[in-house]
Amino acid sequence: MSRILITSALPYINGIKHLGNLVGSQLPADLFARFCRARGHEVMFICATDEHGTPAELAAAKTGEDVAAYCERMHRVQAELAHGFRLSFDHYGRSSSERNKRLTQHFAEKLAENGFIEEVTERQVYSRADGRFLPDRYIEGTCPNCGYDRARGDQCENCTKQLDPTDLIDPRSAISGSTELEVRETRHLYLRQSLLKDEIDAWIDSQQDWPVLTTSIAKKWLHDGDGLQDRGITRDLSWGVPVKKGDAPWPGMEGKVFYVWFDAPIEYIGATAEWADAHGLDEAAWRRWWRTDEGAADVRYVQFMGKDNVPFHTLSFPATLMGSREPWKLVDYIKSFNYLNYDGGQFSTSQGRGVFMDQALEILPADYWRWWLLSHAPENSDSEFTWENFQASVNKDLADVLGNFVSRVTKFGRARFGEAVPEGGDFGPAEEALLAALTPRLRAYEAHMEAMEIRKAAYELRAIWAEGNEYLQAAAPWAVFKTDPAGAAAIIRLSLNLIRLYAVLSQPFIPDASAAMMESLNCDDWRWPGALPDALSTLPAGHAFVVPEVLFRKITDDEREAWQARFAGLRS
RNA sequence: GGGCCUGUAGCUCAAUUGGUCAGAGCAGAGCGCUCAUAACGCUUUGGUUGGGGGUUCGAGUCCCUCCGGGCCUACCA
Repeated sequence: MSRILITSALPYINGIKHLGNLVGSQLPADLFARFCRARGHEVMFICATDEHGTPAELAAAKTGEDVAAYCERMHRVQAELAHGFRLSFDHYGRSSSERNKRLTQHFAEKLAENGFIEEVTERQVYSRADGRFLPDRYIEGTCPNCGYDRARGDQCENCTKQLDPTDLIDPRSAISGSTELEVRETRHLYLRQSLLKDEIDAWIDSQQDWPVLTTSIAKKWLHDGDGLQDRGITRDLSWGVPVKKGDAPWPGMEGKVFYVWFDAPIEYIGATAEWADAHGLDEAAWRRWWRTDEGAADVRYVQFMGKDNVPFHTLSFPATLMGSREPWKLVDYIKSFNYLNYDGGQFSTSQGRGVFMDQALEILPADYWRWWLLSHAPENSDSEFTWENFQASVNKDLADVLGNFVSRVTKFGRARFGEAVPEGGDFGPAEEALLAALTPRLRAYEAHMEAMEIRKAAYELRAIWAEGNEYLQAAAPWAVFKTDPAGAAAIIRLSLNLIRLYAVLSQPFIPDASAAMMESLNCDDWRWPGALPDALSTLPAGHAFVVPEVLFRKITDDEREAWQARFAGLRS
């Protein structure tokens, strides 16, 4: 047994996430966490809402709420949806927590003590009408290059030219449209990542078998151009972690907050501390996960995220931890994902294109989504959601292969022997063939799960389900029963045990269906299988069971067409 | 512009990382079964591995080039 720390990239507080966001971090992290727990490891699975920054302030302003109230409300919404998808976080924290404030200020103090903070005076655009400094992309104007009149201050979307906000002709605030803009001087803290470039580079080089996606992005940032650039870690906003040097004021930084990308990853630690607080535990309880001098030396730390998050997790956050010169636990493995597209295009929050987490749960149970998303996870390249594929996969895999197997076994058993595991009979060649086929598949499934090869694991699991149907066909208890009832009893006894095995193995992918299978078997033995003959004799003769409700009803063509139309765009 | 990823049967994806593997699932076709959610099982039809060139005894697997798809490029998070 080992100790495994798992974090999922933090979903931003601004609105409900779509299926692409879900499959890019939280869902695969949950799969891995569930698998590790099932194998008997001690797991700490952490996630949180990322609550600071300009978009949160603007979203709150739009609904007329105070930003703190808005975040609290949206945190609840997201936590509820996470629960709906059965995401098994040990703690779902908030980056606005007191814990995170203190940790963020602590890291800033340590970084400053060690010479990794520099104060820089820069010039930024200030909007008098909005009463705030504007990030580059919140300034719009006419592109000096192509004349496009809605170019953003960081880049023109029309001609893709990189811009500086002061390049724009007739610049205006993208928030209010106001043209009362002026350039003001403001002072900010920079994280001197460049000083840690070689250290980070060596650390990346020392990692084994990271996905190409992860290392190539990190290497690009480390070696491109002048190498790793220093990065501003403060902003002129009111909503965020106040800039302080530990507990002490930071002269010249009054009224400023840390940049969300500085405090968000620190919330991985903060949320673990929040977990301890929520359970009435002491400091040591969370520090043993994060401080290598206090017990975390033997922890394996795995992060899950979409590719857009990779630079921050391979560079900035490690720089923060390393620069503190304190023994904080660094990540051991980064599992990164490409994007999931929606039916020929991208998911779009603004256009309401694609399926969002709340809508998904309205129309189908979580297991349907979990299975499709995980078995089609965008591991090697961007992948695409289509309703045809979704309907076909889910109906075939879940309803026909798995659900129907449970159905045919329990119904036949009940009809011939009553609702108890039947006794008698001997095993023969069909059973030997089943075990011979199942054992290597089980080991392959375990290996793929350990390696976080998600699609491969899903296909192996499906093959394991299919073995049940092949076995039934070969053993044919309905035929055997006519001449040898005891022989048929043995087949059904084994098949009922097979259902239990499937419940255990499938639980990381489809937890609700697994629970339903176990409940119908009147069983609570979730032990992961060792030797199959043992695992398949867990339910003894005489053990009561019931025929469960249909595990997975099929998606009809009418439903598919209706959903296709409903989610094509313009969310109501 | 620069960098990275990707293009394998109608669809979704595999190929121990140059060596009998060009494969699986779905879809299609045929047969079988009747316990079951018109479900299941068996057999089977599909590919000059995007095009072209090269290295090699041998290339989806390496190199060059062309074509297509995607991502990143540091003040959105």
